[in-house]
Amino acid sequence: MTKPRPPRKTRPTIVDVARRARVSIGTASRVINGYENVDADLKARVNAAIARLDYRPNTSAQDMRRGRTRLVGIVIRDIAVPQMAHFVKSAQDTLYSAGYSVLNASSENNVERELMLIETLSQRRVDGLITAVASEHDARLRKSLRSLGVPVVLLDREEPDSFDAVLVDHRGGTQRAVEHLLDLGHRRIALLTGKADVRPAYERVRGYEAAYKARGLTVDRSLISSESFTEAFAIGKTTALLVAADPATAIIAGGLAILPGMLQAIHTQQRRVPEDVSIISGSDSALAALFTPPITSVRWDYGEVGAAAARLLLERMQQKTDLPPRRVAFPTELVLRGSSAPPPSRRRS
Amino acid sequence: MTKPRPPRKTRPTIVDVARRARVSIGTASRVINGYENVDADLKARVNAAIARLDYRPNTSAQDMRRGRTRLVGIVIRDIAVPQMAHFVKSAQDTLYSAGYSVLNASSENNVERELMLIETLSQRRVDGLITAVASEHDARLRKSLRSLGVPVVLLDREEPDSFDAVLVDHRGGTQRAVEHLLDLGHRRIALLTGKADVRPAYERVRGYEAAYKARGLTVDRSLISSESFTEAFAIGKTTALLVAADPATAIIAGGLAILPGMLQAIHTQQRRVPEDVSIISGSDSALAALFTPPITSVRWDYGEVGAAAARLLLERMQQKTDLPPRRVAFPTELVLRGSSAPPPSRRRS
DNA sequence: TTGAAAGCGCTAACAG
DNA sequence: CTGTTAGCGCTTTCAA
Repeated sequence: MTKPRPPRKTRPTIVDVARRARVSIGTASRVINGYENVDADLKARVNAAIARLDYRPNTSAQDMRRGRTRLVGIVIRDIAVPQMAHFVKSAQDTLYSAGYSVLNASSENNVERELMLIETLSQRRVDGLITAVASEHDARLRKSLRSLGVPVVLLDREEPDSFDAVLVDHRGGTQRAVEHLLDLGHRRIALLTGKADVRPAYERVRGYEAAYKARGLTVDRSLISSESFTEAFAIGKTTALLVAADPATAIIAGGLAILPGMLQAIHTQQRRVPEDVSIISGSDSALAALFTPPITSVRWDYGEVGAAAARLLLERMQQKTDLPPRRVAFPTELVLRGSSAPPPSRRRS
Repeated sequence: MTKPRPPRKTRPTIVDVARRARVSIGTASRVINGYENVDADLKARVNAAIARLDYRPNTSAQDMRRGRTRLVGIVIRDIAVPQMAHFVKSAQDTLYSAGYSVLNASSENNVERELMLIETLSQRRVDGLITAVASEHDARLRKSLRSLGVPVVLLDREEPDSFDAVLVDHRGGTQRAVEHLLDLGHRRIALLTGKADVRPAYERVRGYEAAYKARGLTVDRSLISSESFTEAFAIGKTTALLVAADPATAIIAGGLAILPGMLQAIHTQQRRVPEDVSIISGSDSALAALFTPPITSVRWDYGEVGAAAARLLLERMQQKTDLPPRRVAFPTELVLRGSSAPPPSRRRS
């Protein structure tokens, strides 16, 4: 015989609050938004009503009225890559602190998919976007970003049209890595990285070439594989490099997912690091640091990069300054660890 | 002398589309939403207008009218933990395919912060939430989730009140791990895991105890540290265990961030795995698989768990069935690798 | 099949 | 200081 109280189907609105507090909705709105010029008594009544009803303003409605959403999109290749997750987390925290919520999605390095994601974000009227576009050269992508009509910050991408960007010095890092290997006596140094339509890939290639030039040596382009950032590619290519007639004596993992694939292939082929082959990772990670032997790596601070991207975006969103695009560069450092040593030939001598 | 065309301040609305197509906004709306009963000519005109204006429906407005947002929140401890990122990615993909967007945030295992995040999600009127609550016993958290008024799916958490949940069999996995170590001859097996207010922690403790019981041995509770999931804790505790008068001969890493910390401490203390100390990880990862030696681990499929959580949520959101809460359980398997071996004492004998 | 019009929940003038 | 009201952009009756 319990009296079935009618289930609250819809959540309370500002009208409910106003009615309960016996004030106009205007007054209720003022209290909700913390205006000062409200009579103490009325304010108290409104607050009581809010508490009683467990009222929460409907952001969609506020957004519509105010013409902004305080929503930011983050679109990257794959959030499951630890370093990416790091970046996202840091950017997210910064944005949350500023009152923004974050919508994120993985583009899988697929232009079509990324276009769809941007389309969705566009419909959701995000106030800004942080993205590592899948390709720097895709006209549709560029147009899509432009037509968003909101600030965009690129992660490690160059754009002729120029949005703001945060850029990591992969070139310098790779150059130092290669010079280090050359100095150890390596002459067959392979570089595995992604397709050249994206900055981290082509910058690593440039760094590689710069190192050879700096040492007065000529590059053997056949040792550079600028093809893909996937683990599968890393496994296949590494295997090929190891079993070749003239095997590579050192390999550089030029991408986040390259290292795991490379290590797996080396393990399968039963090669020892660094006795049989030296290794340098183009990005640091827990895996690189804790592996046995620890892996010499190009390092930078993902968290800082994420926070910087978020700050750039916040500044654009807040002051609608039509300043020229800004780019924040992040240096890299080569952390020497046990995975890089003289090549086998040198050892014998 | 360029004629300064007035910059398009606001994006085109359905009114612009209707006007340009010379139809009513009702008709425009019907075309946009793919209704069949629209004259072919009008439909063509509307579509032309849409293309011309680069129109995209404003989701906020649609949401408000329809009373739903197609927004889902995902709140977990820390998206930067690789396994968590995996989970999120998989859940995200499933939700996107169903037309939902995902808002995610890291709670840092902090109840206050999580309450704030839920508050934000509540204001944004998410249609559902997936979360690994920071504590199962916190009344405010429970109330907060309940008052959201939308379906909630818990990740590896039990709730008396009962939401839907996806649950990993940490207990069974840990039990098998401990039995494996006992069978190898270990008698000083330490378990490092989080505080007992969260399922993965207390289930691991139960699994540990079950193993001892199964082997007819009594548990030394001083070897169980159910305190924290942080890396810092792992480093400190592992160090203590290694330098103790009666050191542990095996340690189980009962948490995602525990393993990295543990390995670091072992490295610092210059112990060898498994010669000086055996190790088992309570969750598999690239680090565990590629470490030298590879680390014996409790394994399950994060991707499947994420997809399952998303599916549970989708079902609840779509059919508003008042079915009893469902729980989807995921088995774990113990992957034997090189980090677990007989204890030093046994070796000498 | 189409158009007109009433809101969804909220903010921001504008009067008073 | 407070109440009234006109929309924000869209969907969905309700008539025609």
